[in-house]
Amino acid sequence: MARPREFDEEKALDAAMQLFWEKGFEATSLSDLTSRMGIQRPSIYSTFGDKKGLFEAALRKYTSSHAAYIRANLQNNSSVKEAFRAFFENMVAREYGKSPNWGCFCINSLVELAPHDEKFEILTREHQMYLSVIFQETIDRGLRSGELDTGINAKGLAQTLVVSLIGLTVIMKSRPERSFVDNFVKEILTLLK
Amino acid sequence: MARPREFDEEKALDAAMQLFWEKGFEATSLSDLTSRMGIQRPSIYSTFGDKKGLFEAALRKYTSSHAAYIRANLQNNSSVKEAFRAFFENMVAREYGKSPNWGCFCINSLVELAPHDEKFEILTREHQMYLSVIFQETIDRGLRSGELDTGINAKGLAQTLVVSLIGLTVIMKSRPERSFVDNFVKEILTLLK
DNA sequence: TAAATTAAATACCGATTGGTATCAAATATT
DNA sequence: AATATTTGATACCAATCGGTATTTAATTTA
Repeated sequence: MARPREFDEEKALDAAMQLFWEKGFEATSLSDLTSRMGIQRPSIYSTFGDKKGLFEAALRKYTSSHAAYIRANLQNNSSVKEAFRAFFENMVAREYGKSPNWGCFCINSLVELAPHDEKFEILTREHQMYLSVIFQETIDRGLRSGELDTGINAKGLAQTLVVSLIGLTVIMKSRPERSFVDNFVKEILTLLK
Repeated sequence: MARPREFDEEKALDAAMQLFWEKGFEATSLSDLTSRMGIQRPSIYSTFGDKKGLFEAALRKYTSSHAAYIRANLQNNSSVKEAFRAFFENMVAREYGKSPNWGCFCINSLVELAPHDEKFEILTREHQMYLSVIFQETIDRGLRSGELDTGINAKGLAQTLVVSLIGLTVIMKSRPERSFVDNFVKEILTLLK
């Protein structure tokens, strides 16, 4: 060891994450990054490799905290139906009307990079799979407690809710009329009945 | 009038559309465009204004043909339930497993540009609204014929199906396991019952 | 205190970016 | 045939791109 770091690596990564989240990979330049991260260009390269390495680190940080947030959110409620209702309605309450609405960093990255870069195809796919596992855990809890009908296919329903969440997240980026999201959430929740 | 065009404007625009569809706005360079369109750089600028003008023309061409395709597809079947079932299943049959899967040009543009450019926020939002009108027409047909239950909220269900289509289109770009899309389509179609 | 090691800052690299000025070729009008 | 007009092709522009070489500053170890 010799001279110690003067910048906080986690704080710098957070700043990069925010910027990539807002602008995507291609539209974000190294100059954007250095000014927002508050560090010099060579510090980025020595710490994160290259631009894509920094992007990957930022996306991994996002997905892990995103998954933890969702899991905690769903465990917050003893009723499973109520937990999903609150989850979707809180998400709409939090995101609807935002201008600009940056959406979900992982979905943005999926759309921009998955067809061109297998690493990000896999990374983003696995996040969706992980979310479906979190959803399935919650549905299984409802099956065990007897709250949900035993005829329900837990895995299938969990996957359905993940795809629904993606649709909801994406359409909100276009700031649609309110009925669009309200109707959707209402219809989707009937699948739990 | 003087010297006539040597290139076919529609063919050139088709080539640009394909390229923007695959790579998005930022990642597509003028050099990419000239080589794929088969015309010189000044021809692009004199015909379409600038890069963003060309992108907009390409996107408008896509959305109008996309909407026409979907409308024709749904009118193809006398049974409304069967029409939606065939529509979603054909889409999966057509798109699942494609590698790379470029998804939907309009959704890609929504995700990349809507938060940064109001013109594209509006353009992409209005396409989703237009799709919901096409879906609603079809649902109304089912209500009139008595095939669908009168308790159905046609507009709400149509909007739900549009958001579902978005979710399905996006997740297929990450090439998920087959059950993901099959379960989703199956669950969504129960909303018509 | 001297040597070794690592970080930070400046300055720079060739390549590519979106966009144009210029000019010759081709057609319509007179 | 002469003129006006628009096309297409070449060459070019400043600005920015992602990425590095080099030097100076700071710290640990010996």
